[in-house]
Amino acid sequence: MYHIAIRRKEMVMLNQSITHSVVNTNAPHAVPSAVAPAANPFAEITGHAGLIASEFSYKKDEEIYGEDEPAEYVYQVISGAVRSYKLLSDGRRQIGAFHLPGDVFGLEFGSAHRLAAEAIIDTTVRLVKRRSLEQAAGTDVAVARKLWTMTAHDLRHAEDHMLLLGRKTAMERVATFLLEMDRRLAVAGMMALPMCRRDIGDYLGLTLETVSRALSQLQSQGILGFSGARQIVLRNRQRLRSMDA
Amino acid sequence: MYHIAIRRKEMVMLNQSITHSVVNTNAPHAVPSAVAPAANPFAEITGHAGLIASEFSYKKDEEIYGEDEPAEYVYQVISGAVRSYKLLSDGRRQIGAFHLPGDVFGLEFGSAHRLAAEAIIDTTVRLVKRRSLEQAAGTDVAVARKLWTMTAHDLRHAEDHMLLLGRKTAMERVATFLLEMDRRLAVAGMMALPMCRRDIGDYLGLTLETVSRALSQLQSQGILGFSGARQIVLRNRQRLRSMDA
DNA sequence: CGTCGCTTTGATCTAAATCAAGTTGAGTGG
DNA sequence: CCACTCAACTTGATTTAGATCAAAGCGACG
Repeated sequence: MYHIAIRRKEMVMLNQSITHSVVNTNAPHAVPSAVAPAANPFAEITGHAGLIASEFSYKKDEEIYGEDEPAEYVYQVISGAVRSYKLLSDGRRQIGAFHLPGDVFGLEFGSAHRLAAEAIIDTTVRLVKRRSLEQAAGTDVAVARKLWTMTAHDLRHAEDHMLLLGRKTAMERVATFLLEMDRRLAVAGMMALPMCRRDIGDYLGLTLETVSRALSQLQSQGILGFSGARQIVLRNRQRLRSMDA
Repeated sequence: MYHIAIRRKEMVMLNQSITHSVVNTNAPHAVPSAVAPAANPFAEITGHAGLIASEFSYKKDEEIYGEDEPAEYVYQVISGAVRSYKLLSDGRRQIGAFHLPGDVFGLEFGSAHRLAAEAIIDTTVRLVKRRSLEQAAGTDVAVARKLWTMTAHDLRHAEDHMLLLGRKTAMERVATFLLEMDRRLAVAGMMALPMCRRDIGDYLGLTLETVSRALSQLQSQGILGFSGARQIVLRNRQRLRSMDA
């Protein structure tokens, strides 16, 4: 399983090296470095330590790295969306987090990735070598602190998500999800979900049918509206919050 | 809710300051500092930074700190056991972790505790001021790295636990729990669980009845034996591992 | 404009929750 | 030292939230 995953990844990387060009930081893209440092962890780190960042693109559903694969890089989403997940041997999947533009993912303390990562849609990432980050952290306390910050942020999310997965009802989970996505990707009061119903279900510990039914019910209650299955506008955040347990 | 929690804690602390003595590190107690530094995070940190550590004791079911309470201290279990948990407004509880002798808990990146903590049984902890740790991390990269390590360790556990809560069956959850406790607290092939069935249920996202039924079934299959409800001996770890999904 | 993957909706099933007694055993007081 | 008590635990009966199975819609794309 482990070795197969590695081999598959190497082939993918090879293929990509041919079909995509690797370019320097600050290409004309989303999340420009003009953004305040506090909001852009990579800029903050590279600014401090002068690290080299590259860009890379993945097609929809393409694996970025596998579970237990050596963690060679740390990534930041420039555009697109990524899912991080674990699998059981029979294929059951738990998505631990969705990564949206600006988010850093793939940062590990140990030598291997604890979750696999895949592009949900066509996605471009910025990446830096883990080793160079570690090195910078060894001399620069600000970098070391930033690494801790990022891991602590992931831990906070995981702690909230354990409560959701262990104790919330289906409707409460969906309400929590909608409020999270609203906060993270709403533009002009509307959100364009990059992920399908199955991804949402695997994030919330539900089936895709249960997610669909909950969304339909919220629509019939006038709490949200659709323009196409993945374009959602929240019409009553307050009522949604009251359903979030 | 927030203010009530704080006030309650202050009263508890006050009460304890009177009834328990606060002493220096290296009192004649469990987890001696003779242990290798790598296995004793506190010794490692205090050794580097010369921090002051104190001891403190809590009675069974006593609150150590509340959710959202300012995180003034970081703790290490000397003896006893602690549960960290979140509550929903209607009382549903998700235990995120059990802390056993040697474990560090209560370390936060932000200013407040994300989970509450209670002693499961009479418990003694070692504690250091968070502020002094932060200060040490600001000048000593080794301390900064250690803080990151500890948070990363908690994150790894939370990631594994999300998979359990989102996707494992009741029997798989109980099998995972038994193997975790076997690894962490088995002595002479036997484990003495400090927590009740309800705690186990709230850790695994199950009811206490479901936990009890799973344990009974494992006993009837000869995979484990009881001497009293909380003394368990695993008779067939291999079969248990095969049930862990 | 046809196709195929995604989504919705309906019918049925089931794992685990809930409700409900008993049973056990650790700790207490006589 | 024994018996009493009460919380913890086990076990059984029933219910139910969500899963599973099944079949239409729909909508984006070639």
